[in-house]
Amino acid sequence: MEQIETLASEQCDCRCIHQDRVEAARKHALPDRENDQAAALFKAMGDPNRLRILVALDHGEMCVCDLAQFVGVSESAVSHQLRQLRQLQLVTNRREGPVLYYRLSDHHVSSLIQLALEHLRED
Amino acid sequence: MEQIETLASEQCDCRCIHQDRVEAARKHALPDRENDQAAALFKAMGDPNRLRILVALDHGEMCVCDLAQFVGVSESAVSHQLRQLRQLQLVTNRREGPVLYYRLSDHHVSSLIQLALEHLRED
DNA sequence: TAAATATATGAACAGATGATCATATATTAA
DNA sequence: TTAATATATGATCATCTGTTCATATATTTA
Repeated sequence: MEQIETLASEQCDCRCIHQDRVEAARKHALPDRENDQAAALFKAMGDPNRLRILVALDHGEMCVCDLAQFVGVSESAVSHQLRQLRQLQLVTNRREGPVLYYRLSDHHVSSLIQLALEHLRED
Repeated sequence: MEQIETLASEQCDCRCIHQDRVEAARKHALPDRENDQAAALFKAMGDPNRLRILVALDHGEMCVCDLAQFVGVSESAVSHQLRQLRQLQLVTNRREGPVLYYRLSDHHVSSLIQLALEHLRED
């Protein structure tokens, strides 16, 4: 019978103190895909200018040009950021003639921002 | 009388469509400091391995060695990450002899993770 | 004290990120 | 169709990030 070892067990050099805790953590861990998606979401909200954009959109639709002036960077920079936010489904847009109006995709973004502020204001 | 212009108005080249929306956004915007702190919080949660650490700690205390094995990186890497998380008050530790047991600082971290998952699982 | 263990820290480096500039596309108006 | 406007995209580049390796510090045990 060939011996099949998981990468995890190979990595263990037995210096670890609480093997039981490691296994418990493995049991409760998010699937890699979900973990990485969640990380990508937080990461998207983790840039000061992108967060400014999201907070602004939380109060109403704005177009690229508006956002560029508000944030204080080029329209190109805003457009690049909005693409990221679009790909992660944090914002959507609606076209009205040549203008694209952006808004938040769902209520979770506001809630995440609110929670973060509560954390900051706590202590 | 000398003319004093704010940086914001200087930046405006009057291509912007909705001056009113920009001003409304300015009115509702977070103070820079708070915005940047919130962004730093999200950013800290925005790395896959740091998020794995936080999710793991959400289920109980673990030491550096445990976390290193769980995440699959060196203990040094984990220690560097924990320092970041400590500085942002996301985790704290408790010493028991030579071992430092890390845990989440408060309930907001769990809530943030939960909300993020809801967002992902929604559509 | 000396050795062993657990963690922290600093240097170094590959890879990622966010901005700008130049350019392309899309829509409207002339 | 042409010009003007609004946005998107690609290239480029300085800066930031996350990891490892080597080393330092702290605690316990011998």
